[in-house]
Amino acid sequence: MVANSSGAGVEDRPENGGSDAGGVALKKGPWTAAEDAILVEYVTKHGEGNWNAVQKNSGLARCGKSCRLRWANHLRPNLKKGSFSAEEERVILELHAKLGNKWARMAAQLPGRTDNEIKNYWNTRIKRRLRQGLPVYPQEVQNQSNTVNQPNFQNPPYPQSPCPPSQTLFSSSPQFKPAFSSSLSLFDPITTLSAHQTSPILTPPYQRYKRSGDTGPDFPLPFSQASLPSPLPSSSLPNQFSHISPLQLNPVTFCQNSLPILQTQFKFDQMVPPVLDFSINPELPSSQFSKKTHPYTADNMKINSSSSNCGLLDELIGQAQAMVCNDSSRRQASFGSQEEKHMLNDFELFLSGSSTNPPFVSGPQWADSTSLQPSTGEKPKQEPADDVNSMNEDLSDMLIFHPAPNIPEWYSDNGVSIKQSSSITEDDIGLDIPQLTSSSPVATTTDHGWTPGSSSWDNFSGIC
DNA sequence: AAGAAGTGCAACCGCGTATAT
DNA sequence: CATATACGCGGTTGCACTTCT
Repeated sequence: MVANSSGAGVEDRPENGGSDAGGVALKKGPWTAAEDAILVEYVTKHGEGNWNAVQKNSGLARCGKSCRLRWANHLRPNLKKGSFSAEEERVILELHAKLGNKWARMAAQLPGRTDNEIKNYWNTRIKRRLRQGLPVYPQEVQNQSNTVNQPNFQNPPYPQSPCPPSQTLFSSSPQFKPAFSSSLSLFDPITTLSAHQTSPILTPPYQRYKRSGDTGPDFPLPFSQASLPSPLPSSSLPNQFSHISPLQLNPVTFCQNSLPILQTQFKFDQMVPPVLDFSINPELPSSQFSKKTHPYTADNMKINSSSSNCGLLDELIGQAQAMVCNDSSRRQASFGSQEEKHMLNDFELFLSGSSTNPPFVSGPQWADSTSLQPSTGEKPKQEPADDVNSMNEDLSDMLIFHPAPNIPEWYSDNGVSIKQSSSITEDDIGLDIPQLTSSSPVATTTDHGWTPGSSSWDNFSGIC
């Protein structure tokens, strides 16, 4: 709250400052009004940047990082406060569908809003909607995604008669083949990758990275924390998510078990919930996986998920190992066919290190997927991601709301903000954002090989 | 009315990247 | 080229406030 800056509760608390810079104990915690005033004055005089100098020159007992954050999120002019408008929410939804958890980029499209604000918004309101069983993405976003994914959905990856849940983990049913990539494409920037390069599943987890910076989409990984089902108690989850087990982070499993989701949830009108397991990621970015325990539905195993990605990965691998090693009887029941057993064996080899090839790579199920690299799969790399990402960057730069790069739009010599054409009044929001979004008709086709997330930029006026 | 649980938000932290030295 | 520094981003945490029981 801004109450923090009111100085209401928290006065300078030396003990609250943890670090020490140059002998000066740097304060942490809520900002006081006095601190705000100092920072505002300093920035007004000296401009932004060189944040570490703030502490040195102004006597403010805050690290530069903290100063930058405070300025950007609370003190800079033209910040919009208060709840998001309906249009802003819609923009956020669209942007999130396209960008994923790229809060800064999203903020660039929402004048006066900060990445932190958007992030908090998403992590709270959207999560709440999910918990309440309310759909998240507007129909148009869904339509857009569906349309862009049409090639895959025309030939539905989701079989009319899904494989029984018992086949969850290693089914080699050819039906899942396109499902993975296409389903990913729906709402997650990972689609940008999946349509061009090796599917994440084709690369061992250790070859993937938690974060790739701006060189590529910050996509959730199949084994990453972000890809896991919501930590929310199943009782409070929408029905469509309550049954998703952590095992379903395996796309093979996921696509099969996601079938019911599709079949049932797409009946909703107006708003459409995230369709698939992987689409959960965007909805519950940071807190979609927490310290709570997630009951397995497929097995009686439980995962005490840690907050660490690595720990989670280890756990998952461990659980998988435990499962494949210790539950042969269940395996027999679950993986009845020779093909499935073969895949299971591959997976065991992979886990044991006897095989460098991750499972799921070989086999006909991937053969005709254009989204995949050859099954050698040893290319976790990001060239396509870079391409697409850079394209997004370029296009983003062309957006009408993109702030001027050199001089902060809110800053002028006298401290009075300099309004750009795009900024930033309540009225502007009511006008420009709708223009932005309403003029973004649903893309019908993409013939440039783009993936849904990236191609949808074309929908924005001012880009093309 | 009181405690518990949930929610929302500001701030912090760690990491990656860019730039300077 | 290597190292240091600054900056930016996304995830996470802490806490005040609100709602529920």
